[in-house]
Amino acid sequence: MDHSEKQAFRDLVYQTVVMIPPGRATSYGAIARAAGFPSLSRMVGRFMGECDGSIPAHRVVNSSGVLTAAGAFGSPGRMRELLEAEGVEVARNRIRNWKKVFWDPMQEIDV
DNA sequence: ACCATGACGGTGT
DNA sequence: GACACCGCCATGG
Repeated sequence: MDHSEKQAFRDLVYQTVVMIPPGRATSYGAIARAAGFPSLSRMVGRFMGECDGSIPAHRVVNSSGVLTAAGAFGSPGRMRELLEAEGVEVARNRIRNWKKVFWDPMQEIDV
């Protein structure tokens, strides 16, 4: 994977994240798959860590609905606040009704 | 080149 | 759902 290819992947990732509707959330893996690189879920997480807050990174969690990035939003509990402010319920660091809240990029991309 | 480290994921128990 | 394992792959020491 060369530089331009990686840049293209990053762009697709960001484009996908800004599409996530408020009150919904998706996973690192789902984003990687939608971008065409199913094995790069870890990279999606890395990109989120590098992003500037202009994108709704709090709507990205792991495949089980756990807020694995909770410690990366400045104050502990910040990610949870952002989600609950949109109506997403969080219990023990995990999104409740994950299957309902989950938003699959693949169902929105192709169109 | 070797090794450890993750905002990860799938499978089995 | 919780836990343990193993596979994955870019990064940094």
